[in-house]
Amino acid sequence: MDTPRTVSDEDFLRLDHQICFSLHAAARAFNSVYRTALKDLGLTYPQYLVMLVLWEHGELPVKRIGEHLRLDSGTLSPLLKRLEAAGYVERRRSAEDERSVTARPTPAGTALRERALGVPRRIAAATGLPLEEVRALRARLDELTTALDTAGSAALPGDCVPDD
Amino acid sequence: MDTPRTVSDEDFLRLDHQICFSLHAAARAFNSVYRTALKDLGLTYPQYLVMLVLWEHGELPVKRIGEHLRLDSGTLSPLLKRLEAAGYVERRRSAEDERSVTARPTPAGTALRERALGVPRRIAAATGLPLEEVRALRARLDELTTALDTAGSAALPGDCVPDD
DNA sequence: GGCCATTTAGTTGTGCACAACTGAATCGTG
DNA sequence: CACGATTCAGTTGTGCACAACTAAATGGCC
Repeated sequence: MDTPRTVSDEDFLRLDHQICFSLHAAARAFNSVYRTALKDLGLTYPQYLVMLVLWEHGELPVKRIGEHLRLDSGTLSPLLKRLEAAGYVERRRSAEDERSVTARPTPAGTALRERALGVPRRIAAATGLPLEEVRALRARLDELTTALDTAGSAALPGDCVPDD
Repeated sequence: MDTPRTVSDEDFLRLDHQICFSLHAAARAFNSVYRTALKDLGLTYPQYLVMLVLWEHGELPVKRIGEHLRLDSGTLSPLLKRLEAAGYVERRRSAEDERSVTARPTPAGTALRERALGVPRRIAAATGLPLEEVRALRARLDELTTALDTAGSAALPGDCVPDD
């Protein structure tokens, strides 16, 4: 097969350690900063993401929330129950389609939005990066996610190097 | 009302949704690709990271592994037990310091390394990015992690806005 | 030596992520 | 209409991440 350049598997194993780990570590570091920023609101970071979606769309079926966040019911069902127990979200079976359950913010959930307005600014400050760079990084990460998703759904050709 | 220069909290709330979420999604997408790539080896992604560290260093106390991966004993203790149960790792109390427990690959664990050599190449192919870009992205992520870590330990100034 | 703070693994409890499954509702096709 | 396939939420089980804690060993200090 074509070895584009002679990068040994040994080198790859070391490099790999750095790439994947960097992403892993960055995600956890972000999570940690959000944890402290959201503690006052009584939200975890994934719960905050769900609230962002609901604040924007008002009322959504679980399925739609999952599409926005790329999460399935196995993750969302218990999460939404906790948000309901906290009084921030209402759930009910849809009348038109009894299979579907819709979630929407309660008045308390809507009020929470006001207190959440300051959070993004604090996070942005914590990154120490100008907005432009953050935006560029986001674009790069989205490309990466798309590539990984398609590669994953394409059953991982394995030794097919991406020039085809 | 608001000019492009003064970014409103509303805008931030939307932008934030994209930035933090992009990182979150990218990390999960990576995790998913690793999951399939590592299934044959019987390793999860975090277990693979631990094995990478042990392959490189031979024998390490739990504490040192945690420093390499930024993980604490609450995460590593059960993970190492599972690696031990799988036969890839040996653990034993240090003779010099009875508090410390060291872990090292068993012969089976060392042999596993050969089968793991192909993994990074498959992951790199799945990203669809040239090595240079991956390297640049890694550097950017490491900067970000460092910034987030220091901001976190500095108790989050909160209202210290970068500028605008 | 005796005492106390620190270090180190480990445990417990909570929450997220995901695979695999269940069960009910719905849809499509004959 | 009937019936099989599909869709949807939920449950179960496994594993990771992390906070808060325990328990044992160590080291410093008087």
